Amino acid sequence: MTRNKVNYAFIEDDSKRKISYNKRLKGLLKKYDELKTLCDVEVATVIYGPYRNEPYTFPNNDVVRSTFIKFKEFPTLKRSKNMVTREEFTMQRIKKLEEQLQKVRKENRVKEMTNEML
Amino acid sequence: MTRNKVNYAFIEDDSKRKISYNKRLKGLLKKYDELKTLCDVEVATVIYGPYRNEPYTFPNNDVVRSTFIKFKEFPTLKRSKNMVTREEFTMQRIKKLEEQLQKVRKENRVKEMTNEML
DNA sequence: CCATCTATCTATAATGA
DNA sequence: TTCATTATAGATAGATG
Repeated sequence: MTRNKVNYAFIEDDSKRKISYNKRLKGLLKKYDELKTLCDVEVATVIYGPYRNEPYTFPNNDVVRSTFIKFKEFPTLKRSKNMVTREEFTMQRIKKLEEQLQKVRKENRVKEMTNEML
Repeated sequence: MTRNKVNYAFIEDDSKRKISYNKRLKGLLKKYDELKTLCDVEVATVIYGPYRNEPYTFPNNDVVRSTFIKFKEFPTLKRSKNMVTREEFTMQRIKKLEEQLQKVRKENRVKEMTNEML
């Protein structure tokens, strides 16, 4: 997301992808830490990256384990459906926003080109 | 992180905290989706926020469940220690960087004030 | 409350060492 | 390859509707 616009697709180039992965993982962990600090939420994350067999955990293994045990012990099913729905809703919203953004950008590019031609 | 500098401490004001939480949660999910798309990593997250009893899951309940089963089935212990260490290392690094940044900013402020006085 | 805007801060792709 | 720098895209606090 900088210098050049990011094309949101799999990064084919191995070294570029690895660099991006490491930077973004760091960024993600920072965001997590911020959310935890600012809003006092409990978070557990497991990331299976392409460069190690072991997953990467946040904030650490023990919290992940206990959080997951807690997660598992919930009654489930109806709640489960709600969560998936909410997640899908959010992702759809994000996707829609990105599409709108790209559209606006494209329009602006066309405008600029047209102006240059006049 | 904008308009005003963010003080990285618990946000006391309830409504501000809630607004911030919602915005940042959305941002975090977007970052996840990007990482998944750009680098093809498997991610599972559970967030216990302050506004619902049920945890918020990403990308969805089923993936979280299966990821955690996979996570649990690992041999553990020695690997566990490494992960915590790596996580702590990363967070320390981030903290150090933030401190450096704040220091530089403070220095700049002092410089500006001194210049104004001359 | 929720959506939109925008000024500003932050994250990060590309580059250089 | 990893570390630091820099220029730009992206995220977001506060304001407004």
